[in-house]
Parts: sequence; C-alpha cells; structure tokens
Amino acid sequence: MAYWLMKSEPDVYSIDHLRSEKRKTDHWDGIRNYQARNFMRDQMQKGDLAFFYHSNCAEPAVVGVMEIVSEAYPDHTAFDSQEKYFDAGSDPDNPRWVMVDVKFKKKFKTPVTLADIKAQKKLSDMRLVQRGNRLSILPVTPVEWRHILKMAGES
DNA sequence: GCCAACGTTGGC
DNA sequence: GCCAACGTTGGC
Repeated sequence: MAYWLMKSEPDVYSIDHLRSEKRKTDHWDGIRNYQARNFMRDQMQKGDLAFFYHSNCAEPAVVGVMEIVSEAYPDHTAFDSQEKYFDAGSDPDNPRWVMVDVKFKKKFKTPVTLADIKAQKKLSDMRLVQRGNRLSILPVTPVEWRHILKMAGES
C-alpha cells in the first residue's frame, strides 16, 4: 500500500468533477511524462491512496483523497488524433503511455494549501515543495500523508 | 553524445 | 502575464 499525490488543473478537471462521475470513478489520462508514467506503471497498485492536488490556479492545494482502483493500462487518448494528448509516436501495439482508474474518497472541508505545506518545517522534504518540481504524479511518505490529513482536520 | 532551441508546467 | 525550471527534440 503506497501513497501518492496527483495534480490536476481545477479549470480542466477538479475534484468536484471526479465526485460527480458515475460511481465517482474516472480514468486519469493525459500523463505524458516518463517519470510520472513509470510511477503508475511500475509502482502504483490497486488500493493505493492518492491526494488530489489542484495546480496552476489561484490557490494551489491538496483538496481531497482518492483511491487507485485499477492497475496501469494503455492510455487510449494517445492514439486518437482528435485528442489533446494525441501522440503519433505511441504505437497501439506497444503503447507508450498508461493511465489508472481513480475513485473519489473524500473532499477536505479545509483544503491544505501549498502555502500551508510550505509553512510546515516537518514537510520541507516533501517532493511537492522542493525546488522546481513539475512532476504531476509524486510519491508521498506515510509520515507526510498523516501530517497533511491532520492539517486538513481529517484525523 | 552534446547542447541549443523550444515547449510546458506551475507558482506568483 | 511573467518567468524559472525542467524535459524533449533534433542538428551536428
């Protein structure tokens, strides 16, 4: 069982979008970064938990929790030239990109903002707050996980 | 294999 | 909208 943080721009896809999906479940498509892909492909497991993080917005923050409910499988949006994340270099017989299914678990009453996280000395090693980290999928340690839940008033 | 040019991410 | 920090691409 591992913990993760997954970023999404709320204007594009927010935690409310995920919550309003049928069965509160959706696929996490559009990852086009090898490091992020490798995390999904090699390390993510069904039953893992992930923070939903709103990025590139007025108040960047961890806004809730979701569960990984599938293994990694090919991201079909890479094969469709009409798709934003189309990749002509991804061969359907040997897919370059993968995605996982995620299920909404909870939305925090109080989001834990990036500013809040940066203000916590104990979280200064979090990959999220290290200089210039643009990875959209990041591992979170159990200690960091519990700390942020506490900050959200969820424990 | 190097590296300049270019594109993207994401905080501010 | 700006810009720093990266990741990727492609010429050589």
